[in-house]
Amino acid sequence: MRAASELLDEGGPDAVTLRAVGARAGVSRGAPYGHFEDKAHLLTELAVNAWNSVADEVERVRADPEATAGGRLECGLLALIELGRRQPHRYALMFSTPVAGDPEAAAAASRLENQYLALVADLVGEADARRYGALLMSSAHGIAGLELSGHLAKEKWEVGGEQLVRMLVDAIRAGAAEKP
Amino acid sequence: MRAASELLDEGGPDAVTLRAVGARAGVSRGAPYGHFEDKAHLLTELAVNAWNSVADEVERVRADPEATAGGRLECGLLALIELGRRQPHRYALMFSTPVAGDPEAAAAASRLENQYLALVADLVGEADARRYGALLMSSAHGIAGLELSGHLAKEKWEVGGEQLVRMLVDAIRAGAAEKP
DNA sequence: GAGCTCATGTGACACTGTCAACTACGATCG
DNA sequence: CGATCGTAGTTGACAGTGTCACATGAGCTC
Repeated sequence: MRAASELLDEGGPDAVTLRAVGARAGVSRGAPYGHFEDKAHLLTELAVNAWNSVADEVERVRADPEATAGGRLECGLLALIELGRRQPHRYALMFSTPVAGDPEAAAAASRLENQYLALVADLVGEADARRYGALLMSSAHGIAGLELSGHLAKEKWEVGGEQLVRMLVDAIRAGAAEKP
Repeated sequence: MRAASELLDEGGPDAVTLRAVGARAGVSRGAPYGHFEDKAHLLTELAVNAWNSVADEVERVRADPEATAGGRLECGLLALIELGRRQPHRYALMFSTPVAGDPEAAAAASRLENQYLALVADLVGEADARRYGALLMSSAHGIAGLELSGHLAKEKWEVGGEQLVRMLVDAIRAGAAEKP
């Protein structure tokens, strides 16, 4: 498992061959089949792992009493983007396999989604939390994805991920405050 | 080329095997090597094709004199998301290979980006166009990506892609109008 | 020690991208 | 007209890949 994780970070999903996993773990190529039904299941487990690690990070952010609601939300979103920067392959894996049909993956993803939901509700109230939560998650995922594929060059757009997240949170706060 | 495109839509990038491409085109497996240096180059050409088709669509949207600036922007963003819905594999290909090192892909992507830039400038002015353009493209890409991987279930978030795009454009317009 | 269980090793199968060698055909020139 | 050339296509081979049926072996209980 640790072997597969290392290989993923080094060379991407294609580098996670069963032979390489076995070699890294000190066993031979067919050995992983005792622990994983399938290569897909192995990768899914890595994805679940990634989902949980982000959820842990956001949970930590959420417990910080010093920060404002807006600050916590920013940090939570940046946690996702940071994972995309530091472990791009691992990040890509989270969204590569459709979540449908993988109850484990669905549960892990749902855990993070609920963290974001709570974070957003602190800022805009329960009533609008779902709509704004969906918007923020989408945008954060988009920022991470565009950075990852190189389409967010700073010399072209004059902004980086951090500023985009700040713009987003500011806009959400302004939009929500205007209503009532 | 058409053969590869059909295979991509039917079964994803993994279904685009050189044998299948050849068979679909009525030739044998090695024939594509006369036209493409590499399988990666073949897929890149499909990606460039996709970028251009979205750019064409947005160009058409941009020329519509009936719609408001906000409406045109909405339609332009939805064009990208619609491609993600109708041809998910083709969409994924656009962002799968890093744009660096592929001048053709970079040029095609840049063409679409400039379309969006103009569309945004019509709404918020030249000065802020780049920042807001980056934000909108990121968000649209994120919406498409989350829909594609099944993480944007309507029963959970109570919104779909269309509403998210509308919320975004509204927020941008409000944010830009507040400043001066 | 006999017998059982379970993780692991091994050989085989079908498949992939890739390339070098070979063939077939149409255009171009003397 | 025939010879030449270049291009597109075919074919066989090679190194990898995921996958599985089967063999192996260590470690345990009676």
